[in-house]
Amino acid sequence: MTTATTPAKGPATRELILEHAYELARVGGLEGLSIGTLAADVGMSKSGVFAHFGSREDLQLAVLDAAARRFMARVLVPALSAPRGLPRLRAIVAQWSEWGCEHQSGCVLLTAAGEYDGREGPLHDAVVAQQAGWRGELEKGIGQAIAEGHLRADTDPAQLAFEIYALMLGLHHDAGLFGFAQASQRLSAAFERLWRSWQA
Amino acid sequence: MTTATTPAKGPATRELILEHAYELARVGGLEGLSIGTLAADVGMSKSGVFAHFGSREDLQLAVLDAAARRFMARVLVPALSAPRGLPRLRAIVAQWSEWGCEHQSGCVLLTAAGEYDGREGPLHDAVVAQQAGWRGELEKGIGQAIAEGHLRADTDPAQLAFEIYALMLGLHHDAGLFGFAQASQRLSAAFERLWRSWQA
DNA sequence: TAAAAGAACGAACGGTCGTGCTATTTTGAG
DNA sequence: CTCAAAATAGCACGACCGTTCGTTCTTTTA
Repeated sequence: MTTATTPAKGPATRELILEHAYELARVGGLEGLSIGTLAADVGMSKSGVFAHFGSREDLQLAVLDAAARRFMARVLVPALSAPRGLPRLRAIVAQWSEWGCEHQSGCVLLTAAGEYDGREGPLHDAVVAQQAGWRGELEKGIGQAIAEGHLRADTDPAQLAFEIYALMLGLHHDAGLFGFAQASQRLSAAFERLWRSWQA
Repeated sequence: MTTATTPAKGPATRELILEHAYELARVGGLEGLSIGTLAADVGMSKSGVFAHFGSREDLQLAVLDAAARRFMARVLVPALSAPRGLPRLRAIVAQWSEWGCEHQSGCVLLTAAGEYDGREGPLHDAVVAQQAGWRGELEKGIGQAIAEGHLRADTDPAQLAFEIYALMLGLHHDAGLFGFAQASQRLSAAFERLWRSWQA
């Protein structure tokens, strides 16, 4: 081969590191993520891990990005196969709830929102951008449900998105403290009431 | 006086330290609270601060307890002057929302819930106990509102408490990321809808 | 096959962490 | 004013932090 350009091993181990880092960050948050612990978890030297990211902050940003990509792939993409409008909106919520179940209240994105909402810097900006993006997707889905006539015409997408998001926060909060089963049950009851009160 | 026992200075400075620690924990969380930084903030030596609490963990527990006491004094106590039933419930929510405003999304109790919901140990237990206690107060208020005939008789106190709590989580979340003004507006809109759908 | 590039390692740096010890200062009671 | 006790300071420790650097080993390229 003249210019085969074999896949290169670097990016592969970088991805492996990110996978471990993601799991560690789920428990201890991005702020609790340390390079030494991560290296031990992957089975590499500290410097070997460090070399893949120029700094700890870049590592955290990479983990945040990985988490966001996972979330979108796990929640939004599957829901897109549901017919647009309320069915898709309910699918989003269902997938989102399952995501919460799988993660047993240890969601990197949510934890990060709490960790960086008061400070400033690249991580804060990244978190805000991620959250705003997801909120936008939510509002888009709501808008479609309004257009399809599934929700009342005077529905405020931003308002409903806020309430949906709040319920999911409630799920994560209660699941972490009092157990997932109870929280999940209350979540679905709340959603049924929510849909009914906005339905056309 | 035979046994005057002058107030002693120790507890006073301990309280002073706790006050500073509380402010620091609001920004960086209980996990981000370090004795060195705290000592510098108070204007004491590390060991001087350390002596008031046997360990860092005890310091964190003390801060958590102080936060809980502040919360109760700021939110629950003022609301108790409102007539029992729905008015008192609404007063609780109003005070709680003001508490959120004053703290600009930096609430020690909420941050702690996120920090320790996955782990175990004394701090986890303390957080769970605190959260369960407050949830209980909330349910008690709801129960009274039902008894007074202000809320529908088939209202599930735990369910409504969950939804109220979720909305407050939404407030803190959005206030921290997108600004308090917007979040507060959405919160009150959500509450109006919530009361209406449970009202007798 | 020789040279260049990539990837991981190991050791070390300056700092900060929590936590013990021992002085020293401050305080309040007799 | 005295003196014991309480309160604080000072210092040192081991551990871990993120980061840098030089080296080694493997892989690709010329």
